[in-house]
Amino acid sequence: MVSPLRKQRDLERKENTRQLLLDAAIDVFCEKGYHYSLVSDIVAQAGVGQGTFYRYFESKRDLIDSILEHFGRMLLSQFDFMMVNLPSNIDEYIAASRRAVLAMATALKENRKLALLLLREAPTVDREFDNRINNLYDQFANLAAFYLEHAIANGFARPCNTGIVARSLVGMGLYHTTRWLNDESNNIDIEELTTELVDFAFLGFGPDTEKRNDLFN
Amino acid sequence: MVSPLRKQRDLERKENTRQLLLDAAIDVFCEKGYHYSLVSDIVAQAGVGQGTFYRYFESKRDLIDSILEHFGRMLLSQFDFMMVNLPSNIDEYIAASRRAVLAMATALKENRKLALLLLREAPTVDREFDNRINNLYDQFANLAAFYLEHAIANGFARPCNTGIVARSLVGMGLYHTTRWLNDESNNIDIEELTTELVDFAFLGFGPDTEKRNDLFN
Amino acid sequence: MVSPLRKQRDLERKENTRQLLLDAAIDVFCEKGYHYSLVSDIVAQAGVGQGTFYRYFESKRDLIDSILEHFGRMLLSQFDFMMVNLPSNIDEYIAASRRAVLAMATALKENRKLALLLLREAPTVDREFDNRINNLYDQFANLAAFYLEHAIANGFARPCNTGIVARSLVGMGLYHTTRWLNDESNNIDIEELTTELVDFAFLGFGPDTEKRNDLFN
Amino acid sequence: MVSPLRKQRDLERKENTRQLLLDAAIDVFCEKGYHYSLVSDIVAQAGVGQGTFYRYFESKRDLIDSILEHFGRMLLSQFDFMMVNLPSNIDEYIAASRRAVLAMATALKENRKLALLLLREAPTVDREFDNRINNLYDQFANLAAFYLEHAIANGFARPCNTGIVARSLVGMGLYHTTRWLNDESNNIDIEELTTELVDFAFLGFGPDTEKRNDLFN
DNA sequence: AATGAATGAGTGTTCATTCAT
DNA sequence: CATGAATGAACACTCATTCAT
Repeated sequence: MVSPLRKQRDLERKENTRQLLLDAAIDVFCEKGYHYSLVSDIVAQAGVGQGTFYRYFESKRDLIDSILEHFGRMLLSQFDFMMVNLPSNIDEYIAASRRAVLAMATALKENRKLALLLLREAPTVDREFDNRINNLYDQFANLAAFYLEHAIANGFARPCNTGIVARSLVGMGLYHTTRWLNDESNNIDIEELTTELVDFAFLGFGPDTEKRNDLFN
Repeated sequence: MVSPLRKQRDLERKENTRQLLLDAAIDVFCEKGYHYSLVSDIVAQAGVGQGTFYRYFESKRDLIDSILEHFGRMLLSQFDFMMVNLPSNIDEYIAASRRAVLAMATALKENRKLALLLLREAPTVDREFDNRINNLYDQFANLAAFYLEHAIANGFARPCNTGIVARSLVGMGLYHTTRWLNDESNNIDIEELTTELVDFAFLGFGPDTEKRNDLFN
Repeated sequence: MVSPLRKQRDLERKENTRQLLLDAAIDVFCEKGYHYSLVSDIVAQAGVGQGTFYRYFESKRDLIDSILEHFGRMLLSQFDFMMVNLPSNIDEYIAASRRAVLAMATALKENRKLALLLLREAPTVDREFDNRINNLYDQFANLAAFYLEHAIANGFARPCNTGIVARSLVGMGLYHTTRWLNDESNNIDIEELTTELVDFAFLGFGPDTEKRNDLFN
Repeated sequence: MVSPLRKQRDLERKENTRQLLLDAAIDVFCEKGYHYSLVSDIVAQAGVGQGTFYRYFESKRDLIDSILEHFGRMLLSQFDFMMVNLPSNIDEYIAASRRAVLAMATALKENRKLALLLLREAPTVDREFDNRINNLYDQFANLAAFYLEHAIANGFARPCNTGIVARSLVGMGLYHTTRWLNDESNNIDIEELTTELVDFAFLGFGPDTEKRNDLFN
């Protein structure tokens, strides 16, 4: 008979080794790229035996699957708060947008390697994986579109094709994220970036209101 | 020693074989992804022997290099016209923007597989390659930023951090391009997409002028 | 983590596999020649998988390196005894010479394939390898030269260019060794060969003492 | 109809191209070793097309065959003179020996690359080739043995196993030749070497006559 | 006769995965 | 449960040889 205490210990150790492998994999994948990373690299980095790997993951493919699945869910949850209280005027909308961008930025910065991995490698793992990641991006876009529709319905956003605009926001976000996370010199000021992006999203780069009035009248 | 006629024929044959391999490679890379594509797949698709491949390319890596180098230059050249006549008012600016988007769209549609290849695989080929592709995107962004600065200086664009805004445009463009080229069902109307994107870029999604006046006054 | 017993067993198994491969390689190299031997031949002969080979040796080149390095050291050690007691008269010198030749012969006969491999293939493996083998021969020559100088100094050898004479001995040795080891019919009597070689080395083939006296007086 | 003149020209050109290839092959084989030399290396060095090679030689193997066959015959002919006048006393024997060594040295120096090729690569080309080269060496040995037997019969050489002694001479010769031809710095003085070798062959390194008398009496 | 583009069988080497201990 | 030795299917790449021109 195995004591419950022993069982508990085993479970903890097991979970620990699994986490060891996950962390090692993220490091290695990010360093060398998914396709160039060897299982032997990962187990070496984790400090476990080669065979151990296969006690926790079915294959290399299964591993990156686990990694990204979990990460995707975490990222999406960053936006949960946005669904609780919808903004009732443009100022609240702007504030919520800023908050969303900064929350996302924080979550990404804390998982820099993981995020870069997702951004870079996801489309090349395989077709199914590419679909999954695109679904994730679509969920972001749907969230943005929903928000935008709410704003339009309440008169504090311009009527527009919300699907296209929402996906534009996703595209902007993805590209800036990639640049920001890749920026080793830490030259990019996230506050300034956020302000500029929100301004751009709300105002475009066309002439400002006064000028616009002049131009359009 | 050898007749000029023979030389000429050989040269033509060689160019032909090379093109055969390039076309085959684009097909195969796009179909299976760079990392899963075998040299044997490519030569089978091209209908030439395995050894022939190595008469034209040093390695698989050298091949994708040749492909993307050439394609990148071609894409960039789509914007050449924009530097000839800078717009002198906002309407010309909008027209030039539309024209640029549509020109790019045409070039991309004609090279759909190639473009998808670039978008998807470039960051995972290797570090150097990733840098090269980012340089290409930077050139696009620089072009957009230059245009934007010109517009601001002439009063038909809002003063803003042109670097950030230009990169936002690149991000939007990349993401929509990816979606559009991946869209097998041809549901996406490029005219409508262009209109919406240009509108969004110039106006943002904030309330339109009239509303804005109401809101801000 | 792992029991010392397991470690011990693994180590033994590893050493065993390595030896399996070394023996197989010597057989195959000697049979087909280094350049015509395939790694697949070697692993087939050893009865292990193709991949196993590369757990023990970096490449075919690395393998022959290991083989010859080890063998060269062993051969050289056959002469260790000669440095312990230098001969104090010509009879001791002759006796030591005989003993050296016979010791070498025994060592070579026991490693017949290995020796043939070394003699035949060493110069064609590559430049570096050729140098290494020549160094080995030089060490033999140096040993002989040292011995000869000792004998000259003590008056029981004729003053001569010891370098040249020593290298002559090496050349004789190499050639007779090659012939002897290649001689499948076992026609060569090593005792007789030794006697003749030692006689020749000490006396040359010129007329014997009596005759010589007649001739020279 | 083809004019005789044209025929003559073609023949000359053909012979010329063949020689071009032979010279190129010797260079390349000597530089890189037979097994590492590519047909493409040889034709590049010869300045002819890849296909041309196969108009003159059946294969790479056939080429080295042609090269060494011809060279072996040439070398052997260096000793023709020795069979014309057999020496009638020891001085003539010594003189003939010196002359033979120097004649051989000259022939070898003039064909340095070829000789090194033969010495190094011959045993590894294939079994048949190894036999051929050993036959050549045997012919040298037979010549020496014949000479030696003549000398013994006439009392100006010590009775001995002429086969073994003759092969010793061959071994000495091969080894010194290899060293001498490999010696890039030209440090080896062929005159001195010859003198020492002949002395050693006739006298051995044992104590000289006077000493020997003392020792043996 | 000369060429060099084309070939594909053949080789060394890799690495995800298995399994005996 | 943990290990790491063993595996062999796969793959990139080579190069002697062929053959259409």
